[in-house]
Amino acid sequence: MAHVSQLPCDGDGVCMLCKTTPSHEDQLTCRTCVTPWHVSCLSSRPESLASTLQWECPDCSSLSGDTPAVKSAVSGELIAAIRAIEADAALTEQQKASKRQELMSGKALPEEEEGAGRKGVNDGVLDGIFNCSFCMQLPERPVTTPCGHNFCLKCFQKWVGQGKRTCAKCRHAIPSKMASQPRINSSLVVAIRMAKMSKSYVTEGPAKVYHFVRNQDRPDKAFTTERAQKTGKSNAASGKIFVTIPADHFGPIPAEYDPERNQGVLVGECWEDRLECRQWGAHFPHVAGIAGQSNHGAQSVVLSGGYLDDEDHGEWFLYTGSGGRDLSGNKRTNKDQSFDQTFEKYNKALQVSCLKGYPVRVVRSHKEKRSSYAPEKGLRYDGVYRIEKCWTKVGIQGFKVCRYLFVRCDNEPAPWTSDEHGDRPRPLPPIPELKKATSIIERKSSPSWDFEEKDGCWKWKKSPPISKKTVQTLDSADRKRSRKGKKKAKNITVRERLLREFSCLVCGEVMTLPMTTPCAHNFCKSCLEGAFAGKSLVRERNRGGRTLRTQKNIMSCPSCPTDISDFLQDPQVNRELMDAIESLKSQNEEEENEDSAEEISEDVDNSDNEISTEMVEEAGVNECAEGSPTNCNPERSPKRQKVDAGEGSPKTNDEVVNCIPVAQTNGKGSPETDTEEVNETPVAHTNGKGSPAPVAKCGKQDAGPVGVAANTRRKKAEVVGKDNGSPSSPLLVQSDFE
DNA sequence: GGGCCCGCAGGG
DNA sequence: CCCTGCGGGCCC
Repeated sequence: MAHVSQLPCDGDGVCMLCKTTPSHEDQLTCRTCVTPWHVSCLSSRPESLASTLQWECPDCSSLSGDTPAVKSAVSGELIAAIRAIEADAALTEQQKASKRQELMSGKALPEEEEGAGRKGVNDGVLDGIFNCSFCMQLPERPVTTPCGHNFCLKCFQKWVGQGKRTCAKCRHAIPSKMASQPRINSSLVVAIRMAKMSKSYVTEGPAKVYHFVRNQDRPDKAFTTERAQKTGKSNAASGKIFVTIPADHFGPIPAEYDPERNQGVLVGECWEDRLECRQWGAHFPHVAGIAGQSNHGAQSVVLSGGYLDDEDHGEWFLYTGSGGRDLSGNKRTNKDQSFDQTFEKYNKALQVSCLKGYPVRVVRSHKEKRSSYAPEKGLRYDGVYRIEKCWTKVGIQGFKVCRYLFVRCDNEPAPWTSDEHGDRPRPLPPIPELKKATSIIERKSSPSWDFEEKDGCWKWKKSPPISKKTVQTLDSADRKRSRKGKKKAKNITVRERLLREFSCLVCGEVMTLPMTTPCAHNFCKSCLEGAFAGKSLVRERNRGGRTLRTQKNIMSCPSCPTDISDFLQDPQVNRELMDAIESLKSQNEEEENEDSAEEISEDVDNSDNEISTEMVEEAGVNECAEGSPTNCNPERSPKRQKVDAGEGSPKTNDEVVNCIPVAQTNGKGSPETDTEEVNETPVAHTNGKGSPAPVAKCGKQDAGPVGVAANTRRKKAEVVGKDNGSPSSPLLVQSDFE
């Protein structure tokens, strides 16, 4: 869906999104299809001159598989066809809209002549061509056979449940894999939903322009450090976090936390792997399935099929806690459970979210093979769920497991439904295993995240928990690097948070005596009063010696048309908001004190481009050229059962890491400036095995001047590319034959 | 497809 | 500082 807001310029050079004609400088031409695009309307831009010349547009890059982090479920062909319509100067806007709709309904193929299928646009959505062959309705949770026929998931399951193994429509064989593990066809879901929408999706306004601020040192993509013994992403460090939420942010990630694209993380967004998923903030840990803190709550989970007891029903699922497994022997996971799980650590965190009624972000992975709702590949954000109950039971493997009932409560429709609206509160499903459950816990108080009947949407009824973390602009190694940096990051964080979340919609300042209107807009008490100063709700007039009391006009909220006259009769300060603000403010003050204390004890010499030796020694981190990523984390070797690589150079804490992304052999993705600074020969990525890359030196240092602690060894980091370490031919595409 | 094993990242 | 962890790449 990310591509919905991505359109190029038409034949006249007019941007199809913002309808302006960009200047030559503000245009980019795709190296593959040679189509011009309006740079300001792109959600993701190339970063350097070199990458500009090699730039591939969103359509082409999604087709070739070399893509930005977010992928669209909409096929490239469809987009191309829409573009062709948009570019057709012979058509009026109305005709274009009509054509787009035909296209979406599958009636007019791109190469068909104008006029084909023009009738019947409004005869019904999609005119039956996608209908389930059983119930003859638009498929509910559609699954598609290899022969191209669509069915409702339920209808399909019923059919194969009767032992049928051929397509009900054409009698072609149904592969056994599909019979046992049908997967929802998410492209079809999107197509149906878009076609059902009355408004054409192309008219959805331009993507907002974002700023070019790069507040992070990390490269855009995951990168391997020299320490990493394995190629590709298996031992990679994460690329930069694109969203500005703190790691303990609860609930959906709205546009204001997405300076990159200004759209937030949308339901249905997909990522290649856990590292990419992390970069968009949907789920931060890159191995663990649960993100959370035992005394704070859990923010997100991943369904990856790691636990046998998991049970997925789409809108609700049963999740299994973590632990109970023997991870000795340097393992990160283990399929076998060997002791009981308890409500500690992450399991406790989930319990907190259950009791508080926090929204928990849910990501599904293709690795969950037993779920029809899992994506075909990679990971997909499916929106927020609430944990309605938790308990323990004896799991399939004979040991106790913690269990959680997740029920969806998102304002956006799930990726498998063609509904145009999000969830409505639904009754809890029957859970047979509850009969044998122990330690059943359910929420007693009202949930923090709940459905507001009046507005027909889910929202925070109680203020969300206050973040205990800073925004992910700097990771732990970065913070070590510079106390100055730390100070900046913290200050920005708390103050920004205050302003972002608790500012008055009238004065724009952090609210004093916050009030929340029934339409959920927040104002200072004084601002709200000020907005209605002189307009009393009940007006008294003196006329002819008699007092006339007349009802004033509707008093609408300063931010929306909602009538808040009733609320104004007895406006109350929002206590919870006030507490939240106070708490954040005190946090802010603490930090400011801390920082000023540090400042006093610090020497004043730290200019941004000079690295004090002291700092380098203390932190054990080297800083290199400006702009180069510097936060590879040296850290210690893990104790687990480290088999050291030996050699004369044991990897120790003293080692200094210098993360320069090295250009890929395929020439994609690396900023030109970085590659230029590396004097060493680029490391071949294709030889994944055997020969470790030579220790590269910091380019700047080789060149001379920048001060770096003398006796430190350096490491290099490489941006992880797709074909890393794969000696096999890239020409084979398997999926087409499966 | 299963087993092995690594650095990274976060919790406490 | 140590422990944990529903990854990921490669070997077999």
